[in-house]
Amino acid sequence: MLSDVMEDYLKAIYILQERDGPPVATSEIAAYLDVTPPTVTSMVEKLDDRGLVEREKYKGVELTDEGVTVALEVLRHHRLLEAYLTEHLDYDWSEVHEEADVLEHHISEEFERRVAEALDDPTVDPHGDPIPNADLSPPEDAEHTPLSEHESGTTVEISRVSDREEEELRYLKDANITPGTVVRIVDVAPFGMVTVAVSDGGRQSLPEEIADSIRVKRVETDAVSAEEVPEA
Amino acid sequence: MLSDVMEDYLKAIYILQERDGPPVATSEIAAYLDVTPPTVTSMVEKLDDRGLVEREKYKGVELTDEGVTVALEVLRHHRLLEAYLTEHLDYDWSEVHEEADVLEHHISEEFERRVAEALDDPTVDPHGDPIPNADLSPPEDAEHTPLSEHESGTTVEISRVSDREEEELRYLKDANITPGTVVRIVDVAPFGMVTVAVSDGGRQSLPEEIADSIRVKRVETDAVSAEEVPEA
DNA sequence: CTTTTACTTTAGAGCCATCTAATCCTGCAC
DNA sequence: GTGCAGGATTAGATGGCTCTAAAGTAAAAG
Repeated sequence: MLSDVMEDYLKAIYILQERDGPPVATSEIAAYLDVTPPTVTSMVEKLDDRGLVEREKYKGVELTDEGVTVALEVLRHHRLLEAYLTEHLDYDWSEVHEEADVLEHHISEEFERRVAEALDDPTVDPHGDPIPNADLSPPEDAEHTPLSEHESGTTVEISRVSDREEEELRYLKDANITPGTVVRIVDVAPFGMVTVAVSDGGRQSLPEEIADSIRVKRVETDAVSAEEVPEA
Repeated sequence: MLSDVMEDYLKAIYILQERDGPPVATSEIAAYLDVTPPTVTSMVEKLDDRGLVEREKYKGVELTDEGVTVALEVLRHHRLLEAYLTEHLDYDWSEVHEEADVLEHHISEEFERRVAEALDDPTVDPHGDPIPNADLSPPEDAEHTPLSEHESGTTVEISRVSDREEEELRYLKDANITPGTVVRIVDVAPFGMVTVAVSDGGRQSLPEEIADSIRVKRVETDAVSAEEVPEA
């Protein structure tokens, strides 16, 4: 009943409203989906008519419960696919996003079920993003905070790395910045750039936009991590 | 570049032209794809403009080499998917068609490659249909002839069972009429209905349309098959 | 050879998602 | 409180795929 495109809008609005809170502005959606603002206006009108978003003219939109449900369904498809491609078809972490972005709209419920079964009902995808469960109740995001919000000297474990740009992901993977890795924040520059020391001794500087999209969990500094993450 | 819909037309034309030979009539395509004839006319005009079919007004169309290549690509996707779903995701023979019909348009070349690898480059799908190989050279169809063209008394092995209707396939599967099964033709009615005896002793009557879509290979009648396929 | 019938095509319209250009809010700066 | 800049919306057009209704063609039947 809903077109692929509508599903894309709902997913985008969900992600944006999770990141910055509602209401989500027309221009934000336009930038995220790479379309022009008038296109977004006419689309959100339609979504409003269908009861999937609550729209206030000139202000922005917010998903209704029904809209959230659709977004979570799409997100579940997306993240299950990413996990499946990685685990069973030998895809790399950094390659799965585009494939999943297309397929998420075209798999049946049956397919979803069987993929989830083959993976033994996973709870996170390869980027560390939580997979909504089958009943589509909103997942809570635990204590994962953006890397950019932490101070110099803190030791953190990477929990999620946003999955939008294949190039970026490949770079991060080479730098060993992947979910599960423990890093120490060496420096936070005035313009937001974060420099971290990885356990293999390497250092990486990440511009603010990237550091913003990496979510981490603070780690108690103890002997082990102190050894794993040397000062130099 | 080509839309899903165009791919569907090319696939349909390929299948129809393989079955009945070119040229393929507007109305045949319309029936196969369940659209109206005027829709087909405007679509084949477009395909002609793009050099994918050769069209003669009021006569019908025939695929160009380029059109054949596209059709084979889609068919390869379709049949690889059917095989993969059956082998790795525990789908049943009769369920895979619809899923593959959608996904065939949305998988990347990378995905195709990895699926083929996971299956160890199969040559036939679960219905017995040949899978075009990666270089998209036209597959030759061997000596498989429609069940409906054989005479009463002949013993044949089922090689291909067309995969269009899930209902029908489930029925045939229950009757044990699947690729690889050996059956004896007991009777051919004047209106084309074929009755066969299956190795488990059961009999099945199949209307002409169905018998037409089942391809078989003649089997030399020897002691073993005579025992497997009793007269009664 | 003409008529009829079956099929094909043309004509015209609608819906979807998108665009550009033009107009219209809203809220901050003064 | 007024003006202005940035952002949002309206207006109008396009290309893709589909439909119904009407007109045209070809080939079989007489």
